[in-house]
Amino acid sequence: MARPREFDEVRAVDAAMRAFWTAGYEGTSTQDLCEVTGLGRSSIYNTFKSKRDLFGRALARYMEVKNAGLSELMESGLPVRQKIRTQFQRVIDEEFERGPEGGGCLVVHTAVEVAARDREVAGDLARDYQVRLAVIRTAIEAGQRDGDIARDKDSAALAHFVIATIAGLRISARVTPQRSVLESVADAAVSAL
Amino acid sequence: MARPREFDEVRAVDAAMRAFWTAGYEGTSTQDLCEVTGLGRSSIYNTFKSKRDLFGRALARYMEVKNAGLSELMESGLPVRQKIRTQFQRVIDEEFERGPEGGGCLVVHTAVEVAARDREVAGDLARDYQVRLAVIRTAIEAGQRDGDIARDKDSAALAHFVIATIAGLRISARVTPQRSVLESVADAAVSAL
DNA sequence: CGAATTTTGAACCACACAGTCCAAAATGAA
DNA sequence: TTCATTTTGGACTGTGTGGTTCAAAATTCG
Repeated sequence: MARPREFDEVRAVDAAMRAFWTAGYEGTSTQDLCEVTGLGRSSIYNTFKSKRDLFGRALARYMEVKNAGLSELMESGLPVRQKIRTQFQRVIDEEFERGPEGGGCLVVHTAVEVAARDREVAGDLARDYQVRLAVIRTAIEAGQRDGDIARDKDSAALAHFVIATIAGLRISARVTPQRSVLESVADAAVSAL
Repeated sequence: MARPREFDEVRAVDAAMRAFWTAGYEGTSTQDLCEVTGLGRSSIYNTFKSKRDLFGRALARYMEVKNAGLSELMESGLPVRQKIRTQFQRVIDEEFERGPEGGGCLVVHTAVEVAARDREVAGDLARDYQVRLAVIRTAIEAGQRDGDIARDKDSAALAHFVIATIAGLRISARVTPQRSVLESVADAAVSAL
């Protein structure tokens, strides 16, 4: 055998994820990646093929973590409307966690910055969208069976609407940093279910 | 006097606007700007202080044009719900005009790419948001007087909701390029008014 | 220990970037 | 025609980028 790694690959991806999260793909230099991971360039390029490759791993991890949280909520015992309102609230809280520099969503950032020029990333985003759609749609259909949501409504359309609202909240938060405004938007959206 | 300009400053800003529109601030190089405007570097740096300055001009022009269209629609004689549904439709159509590479919105792109690091731009976006808010809110209040929208609803909250929905449509369009999906989202949103 | 193997850090590379400079061309006024 | 003034194109600069190379250090196994 030979010399073992001095670092944990998962932790490195995690650190890279946070960097891309706050600065986007282009906004994060390889130097930045070295600093946040604490690794040297060689270690990074030995472990990951390229910046692009590391970004892919970081994006996948981001989606994994976020969707785990979403699924956990959507499969909870709460009434549907409350599930969805809670998800909206999580988004709002996350956007305001740190200052206007902080928040943001890697998926949204990637959708506007990278997706148009990179088919593979676009495919990843599309697949991730479908995952979120299915999870939310299932919860909505359960709600329809419970009588919380009208049965004649199209569950898929409502799920798309919920996803679009989340994105809308995130963009609005970048421009209008007032919690109360976003909460009123969330309330209005829930009333459309 | 001396040699006159060979180009029209407004046309140059317009060309720059289109470039930033499709590629964003960082994604548009000064070389790109030379090509789309047809000007040399000297002419650009003589007329505008910097890339950043030209971007500011381009962004302002974008807002001006877009808000003119919005105002015209909101001040038309249509019923409110139809005004808003039409605006949603315009956004959807615009996003699908060219391929997934094409569409996009300079304001959204700017909000996620540069607003977090540039206070002045963030201020411009915030001001623009207020303009759109006022225009939409006024239309909603007119609708309330006409009895098209319940009078006990908060017109400002609904206007914020409309703006967030537009942003949500735009982000969704980047990821899920199916017109029918976005149109169902638009319908769902209108039903919340 | 010593050989095989891997990681690591630092120097290095070519390139693209935003921005500057300057001489030549173009123009209008005198 | 000449002079003052401005525009224009192209060469240039310094910096930061993503990525490569390579020798030295570190480790495990025989």
